[in-house]
Amino acid sequence: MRIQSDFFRTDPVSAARNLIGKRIVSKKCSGVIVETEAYAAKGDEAAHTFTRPSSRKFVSNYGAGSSYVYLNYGMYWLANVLTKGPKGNGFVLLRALEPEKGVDLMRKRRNKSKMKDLCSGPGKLTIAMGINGKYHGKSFTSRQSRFWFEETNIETKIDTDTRVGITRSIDLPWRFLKKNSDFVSKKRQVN
DNA sequence: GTTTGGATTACT
DNA sequence: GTAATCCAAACA
Repeated sequence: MRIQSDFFRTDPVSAARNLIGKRIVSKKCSGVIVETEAYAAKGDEAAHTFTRPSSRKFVSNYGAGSSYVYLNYGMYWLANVLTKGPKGNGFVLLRALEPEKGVDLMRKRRNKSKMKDLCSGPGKLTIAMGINGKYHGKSFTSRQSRFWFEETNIETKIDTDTRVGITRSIDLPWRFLKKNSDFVSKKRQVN
């Protein structure tokens, strides 16, 4: 069952938590989402919307379920999903996947062999899945999407943690991890 | 026109 | 520990 844009008509924290255990799929590859982070469009000093007018413009011009892809540290594409809801708008950063389909292609793209090295970080999973800046602004939830999300029957217990790699709003518990997953970016959990 | 600061990764 | 490498935003 494909996930529709209604799924992202909510605040980013709810969407980030709900996306754990779901599947991201392309024509050739798929993986179970085991790590996400939420970034709020208002009141979150770590979000792009806090410092970038272009990001605030993106939020007002695009709909729930749109991709927000940007180049970080001049090297790595990071993929987010835009969420918009009555409790607030924001982004869900995709941080790690457990590879399922297309593992050989992921290995080739990543130039790594171990399953754990393929999608265990936000910059890694975009390389493995083939997501780059050309996908910025495209929809994850329309019929012709190159990348989309699917429901699963996977049992998902979730750990909560503070977000990784930021310098502001560091105490918000907005990092979500599939409990006991070996495929997350960094082991670390407060809960 | 120049400077600054990153939602990271791989390698030593 | 730190080099790699680009860009939006801020400043001059």
